[in-house]
Amino acid sequence: MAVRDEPVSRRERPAKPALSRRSILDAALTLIRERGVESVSLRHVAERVQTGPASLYAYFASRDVLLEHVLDDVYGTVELVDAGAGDRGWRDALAGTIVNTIDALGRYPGLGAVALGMIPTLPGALRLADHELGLMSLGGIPEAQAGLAIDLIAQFVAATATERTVRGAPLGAPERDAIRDAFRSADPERFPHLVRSVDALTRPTEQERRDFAIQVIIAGIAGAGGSVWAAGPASARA
Amino acid sequence: MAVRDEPVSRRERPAKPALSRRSILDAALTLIRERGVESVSLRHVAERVQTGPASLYAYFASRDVLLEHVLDDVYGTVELVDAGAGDRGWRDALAGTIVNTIDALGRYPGLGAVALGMIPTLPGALRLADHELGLMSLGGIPEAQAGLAIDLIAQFVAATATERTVRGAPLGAPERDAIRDAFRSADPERFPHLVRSVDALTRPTEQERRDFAIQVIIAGIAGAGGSVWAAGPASARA
DNA sequence: ATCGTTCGCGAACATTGTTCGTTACAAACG
DNA sequence: CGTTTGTAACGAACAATGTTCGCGAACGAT
Repeated sequence: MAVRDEPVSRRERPAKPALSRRSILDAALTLIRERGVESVSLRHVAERVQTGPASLYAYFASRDVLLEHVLDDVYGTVELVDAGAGDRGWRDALAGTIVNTIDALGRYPGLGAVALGMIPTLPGALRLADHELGLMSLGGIPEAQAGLAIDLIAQFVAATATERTVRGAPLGAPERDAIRDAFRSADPERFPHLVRSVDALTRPTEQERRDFAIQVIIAGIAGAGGSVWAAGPASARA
Repeated sequence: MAVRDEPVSRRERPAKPALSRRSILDAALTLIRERGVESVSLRHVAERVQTGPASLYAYFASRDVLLEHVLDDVYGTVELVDAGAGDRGWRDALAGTIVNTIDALGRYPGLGAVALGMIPTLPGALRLADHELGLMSLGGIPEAQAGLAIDLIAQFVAATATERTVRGAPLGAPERDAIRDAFRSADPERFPHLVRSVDALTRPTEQERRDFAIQVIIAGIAGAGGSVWAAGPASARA
């Protein structure tokens, strides 16, 4: 049941390269890059490292644990953007780091979904959080606020990466037209604002949406100060 | 291959109540409420409506399609909050609507994940979007900005609901302590800011995080005007 | 009463994650 | 050098999944 950290084979020169956490991670990574997370079955991974599915359990306790480590590996490769000079330096650096994280996840279709279902405690995620905390500290964001912002940013990144890669391609023109038609043909009596705003809803590109969201989040963090509601928002339900 | 909209049974009075989209949806809904989306297999749903898995394909083309309709059904039950009087009325109404949506999804563990992998075109989602557009119009938000905001809000809601319900319970005290320990025991050389902010990162409750995020988003939408970046954010990678 | 249509579904298929018990090998020991 | 021992590796099996196929049976029309 114990999971090992180092090469396991006791042969000094096994016929094939010895199994290792690293080689399994690499196999999973290329598999995801080629065919997405959904196709990462233990059998496929095992095949790539020339063994059977049962052998993987010596290195990762389950498929989920394997995916967690794959994700953290990707987090670890994200290029951190440092703050330049000037007053707004930290903002651009934060935005750049966020974009880089989204891009990194985007190269591994479906990994974003893994991130959403996981509490980040592995080094790659810590590295990202630490960098972002440093940038916000530079910008004079109060510590309590920065702590909350970290969560929001991580959630946004994971959600964006997930949305973007639900199904391989980044949403082609035909689908976009189909959606536009669905909106346009909606009942104008029931959904007046929506029908009126069909263009505003369907024209923006993926990038525009992303940049708008990043701008909103950073502006919200920097701007509105620590004034969290005294009472929670109006909620009709118990 | 055609999927029907109305009851399919040709008997006028079949021995059991006739299969229908509605009854299948209800079965799936209670199943999700009790045991989460992951346990919604076609076999379990079929069992609840006293039939076999193959029969469901007459009403929904696949499991994913079924889940899409289940999700939209839940969207349709969300209590919309109208804007009260005053200048900030629309903000509170928008916040309240968002909270209600999160709560509604929260009652169906795992449904948020479905929302993230889907482009909303069914009536329940349209109803929500239309209401939110109306509120923002009331607040004088430019149409283009409101269109982008709709996306961000939908994404945030789905991601929050997903995070909150990865694993049944809403994150108990022992897990929280484990996370705090993981942060505290991180290398202070590599992650100085993180170690310093351990409290800010681990103390806030789920509700505080949610309210902070909503405040940031609404403030960002209302505040920063239409000044989207001229050029995209600094990105180091191609 | 018979026919043809088609709804409903039992059975099967290919995959999945995971577990169990055996095999085979390298080091430790006599 | 022969025996023992711990354990990495793995083949086989299990239960569960989404989906498809094709048959039987019940219906409306004739």
